Amino acid sequence: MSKPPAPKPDKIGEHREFRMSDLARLAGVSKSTVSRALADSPLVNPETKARIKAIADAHNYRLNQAARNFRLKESLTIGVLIPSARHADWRISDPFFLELVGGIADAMTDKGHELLLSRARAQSGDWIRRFVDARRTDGVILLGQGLEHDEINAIGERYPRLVVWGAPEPHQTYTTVGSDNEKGGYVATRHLIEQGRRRIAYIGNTSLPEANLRYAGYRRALEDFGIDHDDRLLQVPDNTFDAGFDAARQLLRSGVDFDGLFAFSDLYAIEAIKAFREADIKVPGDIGVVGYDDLEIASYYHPSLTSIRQDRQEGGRLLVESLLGRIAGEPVEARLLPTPIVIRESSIAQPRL
Amino acid sequence: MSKPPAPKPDKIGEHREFRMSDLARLAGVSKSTVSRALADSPLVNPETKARIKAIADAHNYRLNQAARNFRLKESLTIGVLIPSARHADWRISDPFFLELVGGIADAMTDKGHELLLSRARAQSGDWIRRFVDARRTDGVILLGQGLEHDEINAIGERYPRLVVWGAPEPHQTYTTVGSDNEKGGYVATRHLIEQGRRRIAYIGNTSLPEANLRYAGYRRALEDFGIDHDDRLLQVPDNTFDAGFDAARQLLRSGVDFDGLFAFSDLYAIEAIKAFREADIKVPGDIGVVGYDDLEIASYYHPSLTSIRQDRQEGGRLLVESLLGRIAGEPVEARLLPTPIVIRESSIAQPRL
DNA sequence: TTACCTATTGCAACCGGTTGCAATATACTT
DNA sequence: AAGTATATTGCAACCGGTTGCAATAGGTAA
Repeated sequence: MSKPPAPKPDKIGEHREFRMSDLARLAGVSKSTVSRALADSPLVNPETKARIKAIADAHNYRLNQAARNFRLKESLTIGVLIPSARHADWRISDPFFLELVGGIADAMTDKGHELLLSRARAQSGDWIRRFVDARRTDGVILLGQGLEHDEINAIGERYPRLVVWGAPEPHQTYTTVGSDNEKGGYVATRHLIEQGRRRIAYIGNTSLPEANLRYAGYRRALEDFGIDHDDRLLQVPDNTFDAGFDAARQLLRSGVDFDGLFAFSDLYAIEAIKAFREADIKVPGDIGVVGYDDLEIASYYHPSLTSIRQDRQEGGRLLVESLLGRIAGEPVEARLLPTPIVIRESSIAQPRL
Repeated sequence: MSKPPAPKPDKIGEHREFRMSDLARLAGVSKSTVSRALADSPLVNPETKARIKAIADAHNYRLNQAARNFRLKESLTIGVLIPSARHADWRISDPFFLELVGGIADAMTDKGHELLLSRARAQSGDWIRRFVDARRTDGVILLGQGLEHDEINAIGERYPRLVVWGAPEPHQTYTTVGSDNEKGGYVATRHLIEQGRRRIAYIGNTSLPEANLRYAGYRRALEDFGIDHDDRLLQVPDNTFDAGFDAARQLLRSGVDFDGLFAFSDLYAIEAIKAFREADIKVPGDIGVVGYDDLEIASYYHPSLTSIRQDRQEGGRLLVESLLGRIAGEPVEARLLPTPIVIRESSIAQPRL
């Protein structure tokens, strides 16, 4: 007969676990009954149930989640993957994602799930695949479509428990949740136009779906107001540490004239404003700036930053709900946040005198 | 004879799992040998091992973590608890904690652990206790000592796998990691003094250990430079949404004269500066401000914010290492970050003319 | 040749819950 | 009173790995 794996001395004196079978013995019933009682099964006599629960409480019993998860093939845990947005892998991603994680965490708590957070060191589909295959979570929320849509699509094909924060894509095999980027871009640009700006630059990586949609909205607004588009006003930031800062400097260096800037994110906007300041360009005096995300911290920024709000609480809620829906068998969707587009009033981007 | 729980149709067509026993059958060996081979046990013949691994690869086998965790009573997962710093429970905590989570995540990845994130809705020891008792994680990192030290101490007493970000406390039963708050407070204050400030206010909740130590450093600096202390210059923020903002306004309203401000955190500093701006007080012209944390985003803030750096990468690394150490049986410690105190050069707090 | 040692592999128990089905007791029907 | 339906409870298999010990094969020493 084999012995248990090890006496488990557990160097830092941990008390012996109080198991369900102990509880059953104390209550004078079988494990089955205890299990059912704790799960509030209607099968067990109300009095028995109450007695068992009382004893469980008295002995501070907690069921062993690992055992439950194993048996039920369910972890009540959802993985959240944050790609490292920039090449410098030690650096925190855009604060927006961190704030979104907060929203997801709250939504998850409401649904009785835990949140397993994973950050990529190197961006790659392999990372996602590996995570998915480990089956430690009931599903995965991926924050951002940074990498190839095709790659995510391939994963979504064989692993349906995947929801992505981002923009709709043709033939997507995964559900997306995100703001209405095209409309957001439109509203942002229109705002600048209404403030009297006519030469409006855009900073954003148009090869990313979200940035591209915002750019499309930007183009549409220009068109609607009969403003000619100038290719030189599009600045695609490279993937460096100071991407927004560098992009703004390049715009300035290029010599192209502009009096407005729509930035892909508040982070870019804030970095760009720093570049403008260093070049002695006044914001909003010389250049009106509109960002995207409405970061918490941005509300304290000066000059206060006009922005397109992406509601993190609502976004988190929708991500979690969509994922649980997918797990329950609902079809793939492309969801847009109900009312994500709001322009905060601010002193920025006032019409020039 | 009982049947397996359910045919498990799994609404969204999931492929049948490929188990270790399948792999064993394919390789013509027993489960034991496969298990040992995959774990690189020296017990198995190198050729057998190689063959098994090849077959595992070919079939894309991943072992069932839930089963492993259950058997080994080990989850390779560490819980990170973020108390909601402010009363408004839907609101994200201080960005510093989120950035610290990033550092922890990186350190954890290096150590082969996953990160289970949990946010408090309501702050209470019960929340921590419940989390700890669920035994879903191998240990817990608590970010912040917000609640009573005694309460955490009681938990640390019976659950040693606990490490806390914060300040040393007398008779602590848990390991702490944090910056050298006293020294940080000293250096921050000295910096203001060296810039010619003499009436320096402090915003911070001195009933919290960290804030209190920074205050102690502040007092020591004043003393060292022979500056009289004035109780009215200490402003304890209440626990509201705009705590730093409100605190600064109260300072202004109180009519007490001051030309410098040392804020407990960059967040407070930024909020305070907003209050100053609204009152038409120039920073750094009229009031020099120094914050704490050196938030990423603060480096783009204008006027750029002098701050005491708390290294998030190093902090995360130390937290994770300390926790793994505790799990391995090392004693309780109070660790300070090796070189956390740096003052960023900035244009703020220049001596007044 | 026989005893003994080493290298490698397999057997089967075990981790702690959950649940299908059988068993028993009680209540209700005719 | 016999038969049937209902309410409770227990039995035992099962989830998919890990590991102590037994078993076997091949090699070496005496």
